[in-house]
Amino acid sequence: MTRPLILLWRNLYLVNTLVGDELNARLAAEAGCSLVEHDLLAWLSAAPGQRLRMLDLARRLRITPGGLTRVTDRLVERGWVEREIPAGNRREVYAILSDSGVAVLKAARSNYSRVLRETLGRHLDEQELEALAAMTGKLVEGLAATRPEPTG
Amino acid sequence: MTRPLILLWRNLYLVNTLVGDELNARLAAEAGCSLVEHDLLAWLSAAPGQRLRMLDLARRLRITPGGLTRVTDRLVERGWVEREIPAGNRREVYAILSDSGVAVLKAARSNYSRVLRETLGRHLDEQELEALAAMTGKLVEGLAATRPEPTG
DNA sequence: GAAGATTGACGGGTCAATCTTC
DNA sequence: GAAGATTGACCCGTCAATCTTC
Repeated sequence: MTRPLILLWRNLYLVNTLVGDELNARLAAEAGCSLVEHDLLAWLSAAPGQRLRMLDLARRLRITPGGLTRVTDRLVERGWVEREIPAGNRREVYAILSDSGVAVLKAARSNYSRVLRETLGRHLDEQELEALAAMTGKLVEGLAATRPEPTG
Repeated sequence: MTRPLILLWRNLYLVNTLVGDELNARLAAEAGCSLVEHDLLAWLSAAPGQRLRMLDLARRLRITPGGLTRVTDRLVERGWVEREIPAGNRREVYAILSDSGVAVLKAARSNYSRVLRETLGRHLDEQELEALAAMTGKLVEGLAATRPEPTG
């Protein structure tokens, strides 16, 4: 019987869309960016030299290279990210976090955290959160191993 | 500190996309439909008379009325769903599962269940699944209460 | 010729405006 | 005039083809 699995999947799906929608809404309203855009800035911020090669960035964001080109176009246009082609290998393109990108990320981050506290944080106690993190972590490991996707 | 919340959110997000992508891929390959399309057929199948008013269906699928019109257009074109305007109230439109829709759903369902067993089912034991379902269920309840969305 | 990024065509949805029926 | 569905304009991403550089 796969009934319990279906119910579990539905719960996971609902949590994801409810929280994701809220993140998108709050980020759009308070920081002027979408969720992927926040994630992109965050990945750059965490990377050495605040820069990442396009293909690596695409894998981290779990979108296609073509998709990343578009997202990056938007962020470049707003001045939050810059492109750079290294002299050594002119096939590659690096995305680099700009100063105003740092500022936007800072504002976005506080809203991002706040939404997580108001959603995931509000309805579960310390222990439950830990257990939930542990099990979903185990699940992610298993799934990543089965369906080998690059370093996330 | 919101660090644990961020990690939890990332896990939830990853599980959702890994499983969702797999569902979409398998359904497209084996049943010729997408995940929302499967869900639409499934909701109709579960409804009394295998029919639902457009607006109610949109809420269950968590998409906008405009979006549903498009999805429905595709399914009507394939002959899996029919539209009907009730004589009593000609403002409303009902989506109705057709015979070939039933057949497609049957094929889609087996693949759907199989993917869930191969992903969620494969990496957690009975107890873990139960605990995970319980906590995500609690979370969904809490979130639904906070952000009042219609009957799902 | 293969690696890497971008582009064009498109799929799939949102949003605001519109049309019909109550 | 409000309820309900649809349409037009558009946003965001995918996919396959293309262009450049190694």
